[in-house]
This record gives sequence, C-alpha cells and structure tokens, in this order.
Amino acid sequence: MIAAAIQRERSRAGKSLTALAAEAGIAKSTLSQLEAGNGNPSVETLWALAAALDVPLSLLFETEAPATKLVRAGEGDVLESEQSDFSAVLLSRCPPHVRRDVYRVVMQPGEVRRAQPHPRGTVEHMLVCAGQMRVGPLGQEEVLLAGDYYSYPGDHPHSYEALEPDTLFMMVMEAP
Amino acid sequence: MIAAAIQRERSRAGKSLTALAAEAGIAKSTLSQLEAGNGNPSVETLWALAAALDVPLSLLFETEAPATKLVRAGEGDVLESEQSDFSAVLLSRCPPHVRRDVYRVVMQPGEVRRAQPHPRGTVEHMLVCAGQMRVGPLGQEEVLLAGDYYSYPGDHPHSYEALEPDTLFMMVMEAP
DNA sequence: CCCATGCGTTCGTCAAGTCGAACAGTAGGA
DNA sequence: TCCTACTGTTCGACTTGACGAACGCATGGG
Repeated sequence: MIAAAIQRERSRAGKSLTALAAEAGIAKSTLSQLEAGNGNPSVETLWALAAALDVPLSLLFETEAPATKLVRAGEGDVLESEQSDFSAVLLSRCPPHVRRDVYRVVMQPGEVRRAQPHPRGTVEHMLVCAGQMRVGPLGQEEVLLAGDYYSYPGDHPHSYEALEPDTLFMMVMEAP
Repeated sequence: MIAAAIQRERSRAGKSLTALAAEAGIAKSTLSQLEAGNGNPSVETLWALAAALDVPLSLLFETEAPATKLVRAGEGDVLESEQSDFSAVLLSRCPPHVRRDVYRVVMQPGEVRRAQPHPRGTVEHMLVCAGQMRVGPLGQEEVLLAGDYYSYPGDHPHSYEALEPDTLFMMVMEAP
C-alpha cells in the first residue's frame, strides 16, 4: 500500500530507483524492498524519500484521487441539532495531510475563465453565496445557484464563469 | 519532535501510557521510549498509535493555533486578476497538518446557541452568505452580514445566533 | 564483439526498533 | 501497616529494517 504510493510518485517524478535512493541517501536495496511491499519503513526513511521526491509525506499514504461532488442547496445529509433552528450539512470531510486555504471571490459575467491545472492533488470547493455561475472540470461543468456546493479536482483543466453580476462565492482551495 | 506530538495527543485523549500502548497493541516500553524522544518508529507503530488515538497520522507531525480574524465584506487583500471581472480575497491560509471540514449551515433566529468548546486547537471559519448573525468567542462576538468572514478559536466557549430568518453561512471547521 | 553504464534484484551483516519482564514510584483502601 | 492497582521507567533477548556488495539483465558505443 505504501509500496504502490512510492512507486507511483517515483515514476511520476521520472526518477530511477537507483537515482532516488541516492538522492534520498538510502540504500537502493532498501528502496527496492519497500517498493516490493516487503517492509515497514521507519519514519526517517520515509522522510528522506518524501523530501527527495519533493512531496508531502502524507502523499505516501494516499491511495486514490478524489472525484467531483455536487450538493444542491437544500440537499445533503443534515446534521440534526437539539435546537430546531439550526441545520448543518457536512459538505466535505478533510482527508489527512492536506491544506485548505479559504477564499472569498467576487466575479462578473464575461468571458469564460479557463484555469491551467494546479499542482497534482489539488481540489477546489465552491459554495455560491449570491448570483449564479458555471464551473467545473472540462466536460463536467455545473451551473450553481446560491447555496449550491460543488467540489472537483483542480489538477485537471477547468473553467469558471459568472452568469450574473457580482456573483459571490466561497472557494476552499485544497492542496496535498 | 514526534515525541512531543505523541505525548500531546495522548494527554489530550486522557489516556495513560500503559492504556494507550495496550490499545495500540504495542509494548509500553516502545511507547515510553518514543515519548522520551529516543527512536525512529516504524510506520506500523505510528499507524497503531494514530488509530488508537483516533487521529489522522498527520497530526503526529505537529501543528499551531491562531487567533480571531475578521474580514468585512469588501475588505481584505484582493488578489488581482488578469481579467478584471474576477477578484478573490485569501481569507485564511491553511497551516500545515490541520484538517478542515466544510459545512453549509442554515440557522433561524431564536435563542442563543452556546457551544461547548471543541477539542484543543480547533478553529472555526465563518463566511456569511445570506442573512445576519452574531457569533464568536465569549466577549468577542461579532455581528456578521452577508459577505463577512470571521475566524476564531473553537476550543474556547463561543456562541452562535441568527439575527434573520434563513441565515445561510459556510463554516469551515479546522482541527489539528 | 566486448566492455561500460545504466537498470533493479538478492544476499549476508550489522545496527536498531520492538518486545516482555522486572523495576521504582505513587495513590488509595482495608 | 500492608496490599493492591496503577503510573511510567529501564533492562536483556529477539526480531527486523537498513546497509553495501555482488548479482543478472538490458542497452549502447568503441
């Protein structure tokens, strides 16, 4: 499981086993065994690998990439409250080892804003406060109204487009 | 460095070294040495500990806690765009190794909702989409209008109160 | 052809992490 | 007081991860 992650990240970085072992300062035999699934590395070893791969250590524990999630205003599992004047929807539970920066964005209608992909593993969360917008990965764009929530991978080409003046939304940018 | 984190989390969970070691299925001698700073544990050991502590493994690599921050609608450092129809404000940059769960909340006026403190290090981020509310730590409550942002420690007594019907806001709950 | 250089694997050796038991210290009852 | 139950510590024995050298295997000049 960690084995696969190491192999994945190494091939993504285009490094050979020998080269990575050298950069990380560990024996290539060690790395070989790790990728073979034999072993239970020490944190020191993993730290060296993560540093050499220039990825957060967390990434070596992940298994899969996320997909999109759309929660319309009024939808979603409601967390009930003792007091009936309060209702909350958990839109996204944070996976371990990610950063989530919070933005407030105002956007005007105009041409479609096409974003070049962000670093691998990035996820964007959009919650529309006012107005109307179309947003999402290529081919999976959605029209969001006030109260709608949509999250999708940010490491694929995607676009933003305000459909009303002064469209206001909250964006949580998630990076591994 | 990992030593302090383990000790911190263990005391936060209110477990004894002996009990934690038993739950995690590791020798208490091992845990003792880890907390003493001697050692370079294997992932298996850390996984067992994180599971027994019921925290993400990331948490064992340390964290920090902030204070309150209020950004009124229209305030904040604007991230300029090449396209003038787009403006974003970075409300909160995520510190390393914290979890941030995203909620959408609808609240009705009524009695003040007093929250018992969440676990140590918790931070709440509120962005009001519609309506009006009063929220914040005891003695530092603020009235927020649509577009206002407020963040504050969640590990101190604090309260929520909607001032208009169907007050809609986004809450990002941050946990170390 | 043959040697060089790269790849990733397997092997024996050594150091280090993990274990379980025995240890000292503190409370709290009977 | 003695006993019990708990705290966290230190010790030797065992297990295992990390190392470095040697291996088999490809590729590409000279």
